[in-house]
Amino acid sequence: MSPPVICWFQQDLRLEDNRALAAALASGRPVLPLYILDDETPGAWASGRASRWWLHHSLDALRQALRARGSDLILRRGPTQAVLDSLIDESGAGSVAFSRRYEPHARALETALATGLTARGIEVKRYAGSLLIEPEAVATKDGRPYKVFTPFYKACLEAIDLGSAPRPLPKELPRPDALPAGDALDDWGLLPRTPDWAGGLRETWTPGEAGALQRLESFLEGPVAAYGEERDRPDREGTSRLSPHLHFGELSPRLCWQRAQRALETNGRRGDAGIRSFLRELVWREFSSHLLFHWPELPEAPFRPAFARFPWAENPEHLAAWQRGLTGYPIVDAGMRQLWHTGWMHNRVRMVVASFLVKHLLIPWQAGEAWFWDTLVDADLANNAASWQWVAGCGADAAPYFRIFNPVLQGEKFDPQGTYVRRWVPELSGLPDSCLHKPWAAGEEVLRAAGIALGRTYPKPMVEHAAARARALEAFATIKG
DNA sequence: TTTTGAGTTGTTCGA
DNA sequence: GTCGAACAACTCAAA
Repeated sequence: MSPPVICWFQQDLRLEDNRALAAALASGRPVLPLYILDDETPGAWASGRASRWWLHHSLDALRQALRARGSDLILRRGPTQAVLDSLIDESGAGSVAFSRRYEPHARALETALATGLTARGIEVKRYAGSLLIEPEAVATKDGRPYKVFTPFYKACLEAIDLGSAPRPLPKELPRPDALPAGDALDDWGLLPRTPDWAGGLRETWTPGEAGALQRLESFLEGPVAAYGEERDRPDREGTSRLSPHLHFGELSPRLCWQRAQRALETNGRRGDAGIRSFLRELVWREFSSHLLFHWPELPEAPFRPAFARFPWAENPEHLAAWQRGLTGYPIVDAGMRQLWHTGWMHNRVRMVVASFLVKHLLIPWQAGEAWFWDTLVDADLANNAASWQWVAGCGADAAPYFRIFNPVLQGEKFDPQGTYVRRWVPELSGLPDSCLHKPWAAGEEVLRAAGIALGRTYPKPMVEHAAARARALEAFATIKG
């Protein structure tokens, strides 16, 4: 029998539009689908707890999809290099195919693997699959990577080449008579046990390729038409909620782009603007990876060097209040609690809570980045780092330093009936709309009627907005010039 | 090399 | 209540 091909899955947990898998199949040899849980190779940002919950279910879904096609997913744990070496020894595999990644540690690992495997005569095939545009494929006229979104976006529109439509998968995937054994998924301990805090995640999400495709279809059939405005409303279901699916590669951005383009063609003019803003958001995802690829220190160090001397104020108590949703600002607290409960936060609210942490509290953006990394099901090194730096003002094409979100105005503007706050901060639900976003401004009578004792049933604001704003502007002034 | 126009998402103040 | 301007330069990308 001809030597098998290892199809090594990483952040491409799908069967559709997976070039690495397609190439493995096209070789005509038996395919060994493999996933490696590597908590040992140093230098990686180890997955957060919410990500591990998602990973468990996504792997389960992928395994079932493979079984439905007569194959299976081999699960192995350990340092990637060692795991691949031993599987090759056991199976006599002659080739490894995988989708490339763009994080610094993953790139270093890929390079080392390619060297080692090639040296022992194993063919290594690396494919694109997580981005629309490879980071090397667009550059300024000077040949440098982009630092500003709009020109990057225009260049992407020019450069995106979707290629030919992927071939449909065969009903049966070729496999050796006996697939090498692997671990039991349940033994990996990816799910929280004591306590099991994942109830809200289970209610909210369907990890896996089928769930991802369903989410894309229902989004394109409805909400996308009004996406331009509705995407800013945390009280509505106006966003795609595709971020975790895209992060884990349950859905290829190419398929997303194609389906959205198709909707653009078939809808006539209805919803055009909405679809275009959605496409633009997909390019923001590309931009983050572009930045991380060319500036590997993005997750740790400010993109704009002047920020290295910014006078941050470390304060564990303030950080804890922010993490728990006990800042005394309803829109901030609602967001932090939505995050804790569902592993996700609406994008508008992410900006508000991030601005609050960095500008009102002067806590380093890296602390917020770390919290999001642990709690978000869509935690993505590139998006997380680029976005935190953007809010903090030290990123590429960042928000100007004097743009300090007013949490009351943001709440009143984007959650005008208070639906979002009432859902996530139920102890405030009895307040009238007029003071829901600023309970401290309610009269004693109103507070009593709503069953609220400020400082006891809900905190007083931990900082006063105007004073915090002034302090932030002063801090930013110190690093000018 | 120099110049020029432009740059995701806001807030506050004063008329 | 509404509107326009100020906020502060700075850096990027392209000509």
